[in-house]
Amino acid sequence: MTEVKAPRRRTNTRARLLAAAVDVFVERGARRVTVDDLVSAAGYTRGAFYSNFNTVDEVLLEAFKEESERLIEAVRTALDEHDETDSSGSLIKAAFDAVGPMQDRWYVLQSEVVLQSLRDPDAREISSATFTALSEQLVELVELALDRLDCTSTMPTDLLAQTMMGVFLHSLTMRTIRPDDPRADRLLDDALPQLLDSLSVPKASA
Amino acid sequence: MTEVKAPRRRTNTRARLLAAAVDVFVERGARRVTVDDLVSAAGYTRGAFYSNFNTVDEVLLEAFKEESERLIEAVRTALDEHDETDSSGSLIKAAFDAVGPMQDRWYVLQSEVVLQSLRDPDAREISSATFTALSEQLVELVELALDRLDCTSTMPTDLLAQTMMGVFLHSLTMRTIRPDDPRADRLLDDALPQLLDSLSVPKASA
DNA sequence: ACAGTTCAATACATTAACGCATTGAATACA
DNA sequence: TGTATTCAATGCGTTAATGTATTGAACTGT
Repeated sequence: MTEVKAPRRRTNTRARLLAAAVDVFVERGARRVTVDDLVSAAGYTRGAFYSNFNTVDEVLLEAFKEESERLIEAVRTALDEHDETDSSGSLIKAAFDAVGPMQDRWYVLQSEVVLQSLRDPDAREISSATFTALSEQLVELVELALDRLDCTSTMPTDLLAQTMMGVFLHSLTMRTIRPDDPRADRLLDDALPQLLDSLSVPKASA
Repeated sequence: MTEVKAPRRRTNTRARLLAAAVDVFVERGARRVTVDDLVSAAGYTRGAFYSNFNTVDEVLLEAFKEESERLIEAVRTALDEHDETDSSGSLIKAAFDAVGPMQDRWYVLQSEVVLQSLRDPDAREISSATFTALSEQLVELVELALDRLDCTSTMPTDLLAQTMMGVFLHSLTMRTIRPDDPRADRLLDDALPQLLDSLSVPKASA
């Protein structure tokens, strides 16, 4: 059987198309992205596209999924490599710094996908899964920080994670519409750690 | 001078077009909304559109602006008519209930406009102004609630308002991608009031 | 080397959406 | 009532984007 070993050129093409797609979606805003935009950004022609994908939306979802996995992985790595001497505040800061420049790109894709989720069940599933995974990371982050403070949360941790997620996302929103407003950063640097402190109480150990 | 008195049919047409536009944008997702979609939803033809607007984006911005004003006005009204006997928690709940069914429609438009803000300065200005206005309402809401609890915030109130805004928006996001997940509501009903309580301390009155 | 297969390039037909230029009806004003 | 004006309806040409069918080149295994 001349068979499913490994597609020879397809893999690279898909990857290159997807990599370029992220940039295109971010730059042009997923609205108004055409097949031509995608392939010419990646150095291909329309043929390459249609032998790898069916629709532009499909590419958006795939690109977002991969970008999300990268993001989640980055957070996870930051968690695993955390410095024991960090305070809870700087731990959080370190986690967000690790995400660093991915934030904005991811945010744009995320926004687009959420909008698609209104009508497309596939999109809903992907965005839902991504949020779940990110929230789980946040829960770990929070629990790690609380543990270090010898505290417990006064709120179910999943709810706390969602709360922090909301603040995080809103910070990204503010950065989008007002790149110079310092409150976007203050939200991450000040509000988020304080929030964590305030929603926890000293652990009643034994 | 037969002059600029009052355009005779234009005003109504514009209004009808805008009103219908909100629905169209929400239903179809502002992506993929065409001129034909807009006019046929309002019961007009292409001609009506081009004698009132130039581009679809223009309509989106205008529609969002008006919807935002309605939303802000609703929150303001809820604040003014607050029942004195309400606790801080139910005050917040009442405020959000007043916004009620507008939430979801507004959220969709808002998301689209934020995305446009990445490239279009006009859009940025509108979304920025809307967020500012909403935050101001939130500040008032928060201060009202704190006052009633005889507390002061442990965080600058503008930052607190942004924080709550983030949680609010994230709740809407969750409702979008997971309409059945109860956490969306718990975020509003539980997390938000508790957040407010935790970020405040008894007022050291005299 | 050869035969078979995979996949991107190309060309083409089709559709969709745009925007303008013209037209005619309704309105304001005198 | 008559005249001028405003604005939506209509029709048309143009552009842009789609999706498919065909072609040819690069790779695989024997």
